[in-house]
Amino acid sequence: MTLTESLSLTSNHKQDKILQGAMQVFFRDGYAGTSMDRVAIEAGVSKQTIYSHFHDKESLFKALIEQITIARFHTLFESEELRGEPEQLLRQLAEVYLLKVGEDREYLSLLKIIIAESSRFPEMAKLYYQTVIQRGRYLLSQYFDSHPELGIKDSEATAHIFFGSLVSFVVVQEIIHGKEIMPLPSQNLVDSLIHLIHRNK
Amino acid sequence: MTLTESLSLTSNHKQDKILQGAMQVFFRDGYAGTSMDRVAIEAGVSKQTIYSHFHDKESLFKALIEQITIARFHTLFESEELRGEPEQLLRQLAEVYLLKVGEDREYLSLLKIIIAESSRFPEMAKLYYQTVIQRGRYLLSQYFDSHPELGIKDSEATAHIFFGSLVSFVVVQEIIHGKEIMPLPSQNLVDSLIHLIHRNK
DNA sequence: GTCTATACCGAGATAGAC
DNA sequence: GTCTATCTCGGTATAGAC
Repeated sequence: MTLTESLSLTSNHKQDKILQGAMQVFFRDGYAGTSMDRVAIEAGVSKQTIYSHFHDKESLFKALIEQITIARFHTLFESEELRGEPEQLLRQLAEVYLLKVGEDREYLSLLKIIIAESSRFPEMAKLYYQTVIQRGRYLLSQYFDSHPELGIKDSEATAHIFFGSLVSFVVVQEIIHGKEIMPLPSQNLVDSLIHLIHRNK
Repeated sequence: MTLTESLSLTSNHKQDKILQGAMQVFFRDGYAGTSMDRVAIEAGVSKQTIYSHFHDKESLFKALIEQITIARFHTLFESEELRGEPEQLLRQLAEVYLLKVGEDREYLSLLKIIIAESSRFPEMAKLYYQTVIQRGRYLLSQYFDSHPELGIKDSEATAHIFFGSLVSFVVVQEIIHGKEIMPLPSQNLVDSLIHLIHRNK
């Protein structure tokens, strides 16, 4: 669920417009590079309207990041455990991630700003870690544990390798502009990843 | 080689002081969050001295990132190909990376700011990609190709998995503050990585 | 709550003495 | 080349009318 979808479920119209505008500007220009004037223009409200909803720039930023993180990933908390045959499930998991996330500018921008502002806003980084990374890794490690035929010794570490490879691929290709220099086909990564984990088939 | 070490080999004293100060401030506060006044204070020179060496803030930033990237990683260009028995060499490669990089604030800050400023300075991201990522991946893929007994189908993709797992681990632990919430022992990652790649021993 | 107008400060960049 | 002093603009945040 994107922020827009999440907001349209609520009723506070002006506050939603502010958060929408704030997302555009913060994600484009970073925290320090964002001015409240631009947020006001982007959101289509006056600057004072922002300050009547949020105490200051910092509060606005924190509220925005929290809302996006939770809106997009609270489903992870409620998701069932993973099921299905390993080769097929792992392949689908990797492909969906690379396709969906690699083209999702909102997700990529969130990831980028979490890293960029991890010193100024360590709580935001920790929230992201607990809501997305830790939970995702745990779900996959549970799956590995329930499939001993894969011969995986350390399911948590292997789950990190799985997601870490995917995330770093997307970061390199889409954020560090690797794609524009020498695109590495994502299918090759998926095949090699499945091959490594599912070797003894 | 750190920036300090690299600078001490040259002779231009004031310019070195400026770059040293700029590194401290840019790495701490990001590009937009950095003021030229603070750089001047940190470097121990006046602001006008900075402007006599660098045309503007952007030029200073680009010069700094280029210098660090090239100073630290030009050795990669000249390095021999990797040699040694797979299990031992891969383990050593992973352990050295995790130990050296994980505790190297200058490297971590560089990685962070490359990602953070990848939209504003795509050329810097591309330089990093070509100087560090592409070259590192190529060296390891060469090694894989020279060891067919490992049974690796796609050496480039597997090299990405190897380094991608290590980099994402360091990013999550050290930058996203994962270490402070639930430290995942790096030895577990190394063992699982070697285990996956070197299964058919 | 929402707007226009404004206070006040710190930003990047420059002038001019030495 | 290097410094101190300064210009000008855009930043966050607030005052006060409606």
